[in-house]
This record gives sequence, C-alpha cells and structure tokens, in this order.
Amino acid sequence: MIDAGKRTIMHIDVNSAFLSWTAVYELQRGATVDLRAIPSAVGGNQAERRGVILAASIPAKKYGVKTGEVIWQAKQKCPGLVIVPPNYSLYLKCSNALFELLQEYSPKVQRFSIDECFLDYTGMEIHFGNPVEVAYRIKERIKKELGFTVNIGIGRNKLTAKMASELEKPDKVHTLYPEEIPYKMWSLPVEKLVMVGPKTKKKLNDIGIETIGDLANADLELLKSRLKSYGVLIWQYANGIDNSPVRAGYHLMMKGISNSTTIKFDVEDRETAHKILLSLVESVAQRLRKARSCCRVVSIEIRNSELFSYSHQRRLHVPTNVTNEIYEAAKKLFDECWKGDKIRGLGVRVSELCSDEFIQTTMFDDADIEKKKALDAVIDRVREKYGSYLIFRGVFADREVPPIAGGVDAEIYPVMTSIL
DNA sequence: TCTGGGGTCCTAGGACCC
DNA sequence: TCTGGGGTCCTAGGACCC
Repeated sequence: MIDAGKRTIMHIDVNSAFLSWTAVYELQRGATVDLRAIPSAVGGNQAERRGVILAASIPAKKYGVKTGEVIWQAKQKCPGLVIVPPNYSLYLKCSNALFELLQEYSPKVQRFSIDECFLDYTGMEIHFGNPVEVAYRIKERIKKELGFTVNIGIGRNKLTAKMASELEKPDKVHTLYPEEIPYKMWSLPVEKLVMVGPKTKKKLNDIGIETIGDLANADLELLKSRLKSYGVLIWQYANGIDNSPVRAGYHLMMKGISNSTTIKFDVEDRETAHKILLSLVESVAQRLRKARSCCRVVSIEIRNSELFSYSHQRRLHVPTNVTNEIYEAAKKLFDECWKGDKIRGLGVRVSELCSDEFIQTTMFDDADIEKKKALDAVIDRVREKYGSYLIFRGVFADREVPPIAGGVDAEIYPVMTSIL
C-alpha cells in the first residue's frame, strides 16, 4: 500500500484544445495563417442562431470572448473574429494521440475529458526521473510531435494537479505541493476552485467567503449547515485534500446517453413535439446499440420559451435498446407532463444501462420484438455504411424536422466524466 | 432576437413495505 | 384505532464539469 501523501499526480490540459487542434490541422493542409495567432474561435452552427463559442484563441480572449458565449455577442466584442466550424473526428484523433503518448509514462492514465488527462506518476521516478523534469519533457514532446501546447500541473492528488495546471497558461508546467497551497492557491477567488460554480460562489460570498483561502479556513460546521456534504467536499478541496484514484479505463463505463436540441421555432403542438422526440430517440437508441447496451430508464426534458426546464422519467419493466420502444416511452412521458407551453427545446435521455446480452423477454412482451430488433440492426448497418441520412422514417419526409437530431456520433466522442 | 449539448452526482420528498 | 419509525425504491430538480 502506497502512502496517499506520497502520490505524484499530473494533470495534462490542452491549451484552447478545439482551436489549437483546428489550427494545427489547417497549417498541415497549407494554411498560411495560424488561427492561434489571430482573434479566432471554434463555433457551432451560426445559421441556426444557436451557435456558441466552443473555444477561443488567446488574441480573441483578450477581447473578452468566452467559451459558451453566443456567437453574435462574441462578434460584437470582437468584430474581426474568425469563426471556424468544429471537427469532432479530428479532435478525437488528437485526443487519442495525446492519450497514447502519455501512456508511455505510466500505466495509470485517466481520460478526464476530450482534452484533459490525469497521469499517476507515483513510483515512476525510477524509470523516468524527477516529475517536474519529466513534465517538461512530455510537454515539449507533445509540442514537437503533435503540434499543440499543453499545461501540466503536478500535485499529490488529482485536485491539486488540476488546480496547478490552471495556474498560468499556455505552455506551462506548475506544481502545487501541500506546502505551496497557501501562497499559490489561497489567494485565488473562490469560484476558481473545482466544484464551486455560480450558485455556490454566491452562497459562499453571502457568508463572507471570497477566496479559496477564506474557504480553507472557514468554520466547517457553518459550511455543513449551509451546504451539507457539499460544504465538506469543497472545504477539503480548498485545503488540498482529495484521495480519489486515477481511474485508468474508467471512461469505458457509461452511465447514460442523452440527446437534446434547441428548435429553430417554438413548438406548440403534440405531433411536432413527437416528431422531434423520435429524431432524438433515433440517435440515442443507435448509440445505445453501438455500446451493446440496453437501458432501464427513459427520461425526457422540455424547455419552454421562458427557458424553464422540466423533466419526466420512468423505469421500464424490461430493459431495451429498440428505437420504437424507447420512442413509445418518450412519447408517453411527454404527453403526461407537457403543460401546453411553447417548447423551445426537447431532450431524451436513457440511463441505468446494462449489457444487451442476456435481456429477458417476458411472456407479456411484444411478439414482434425480434422483428423490431432485426429492423434496427439493418438500419444501423446501412447508416454505418452509407451515412446517417440515407434512411429515415416516413414522418420526416416533409423535412420540417431533421430525421436524426443533434448530437455527435457515438464512436466519435469518448465517454467522459466530470467527477474526480 | 436572447444564452449549446453532453455528461455526472446529490438531495428531498413521496410511495410502499414491514 | 390511529399513529409510529426505518428502510428502500423511485422521481424531480439542482448543482457542477467540459
């Protein structure tokens, strides 16, 4: 058993990932301008007026352009902003290349998101040497071999490694060892701490906590009474306490699959809503089958024109991955909870996944279950081979609603988790 | 013309059983 | 007859992350 205090963890974070990866790709294809050097951003579909900034270059950030912001607002701040579309298959390739390179330095590498990894360097010193020197070597190798820059944070646990990698960007290595916490982390505003979002920031500010240091030195009982177990968690984080393991292979376990969309027009009738639900279910069910899984729970979410969201879910008697069954469930859920308000967005989610291998079909089950499964399998194969839009259901023939809504293809996106 | 889309975990409260 | 209390399952909603 290794002493938890003696662990060495690195957090590797790609600087402006989507933008950097696109820039490298464009340069390789002969572009003369490096997108990283000009005000630029990767953005969603502008034509549909729902595009947001997915990543911005450092020059764009200087104009105040932020990730998550709507494109027209970003353009107001920065009129010359160059917007390029996302290329998810490219991002996956870059992410995989990074992951493979990191695995040369430790068998324990956790893919935390498409552009972040944790690497457990504990015990690897005898092979590669001092962690800081190795971090610099890794960083330079990534730059030379893969063409993009990263920040690497080093700490005794995942939390401090992650906080370290965010200290100063880009292309930097930082350490955040226990003795460095007071002067490197405590002066930061409390919302810079992982897991302190806007709501928690406000609650903390209300009781006079402004910095991470204030939180670290706050009365634990007070935090407990205001924030329950969450208060304890963030107090521990503020003090650099975290014992979570680097989970190699953890990303293989998927908890749920969802697909949601913002509709170009407000929907006011059931039939149109049903159609959109079907288009969402098409992609969810397909991804579910690709993962060789079935779901036990189906949920839907309605977002109205006032941007208020509500949801409804139900457990199924028998787990399924059949498009039609999930659609029937989604339709029923919708009819049960829709308040008749104007619908701006809809979402479908399946959860409590299980393997599709030994699904029991009950006596009461649909007699055509095998037929439905065979149909789904054929459709999946054709879509795989010839593209998603070749086959679609008759209801979509009027082209009012796209036959398969939103989302990114299953295989394109590695499954990730936001918990440490 | 105005805030995306994909995930995770936690908690409160109701239903139901013993 | 009316009033527990604990445990578990389920659902809705909220918070966070990238």
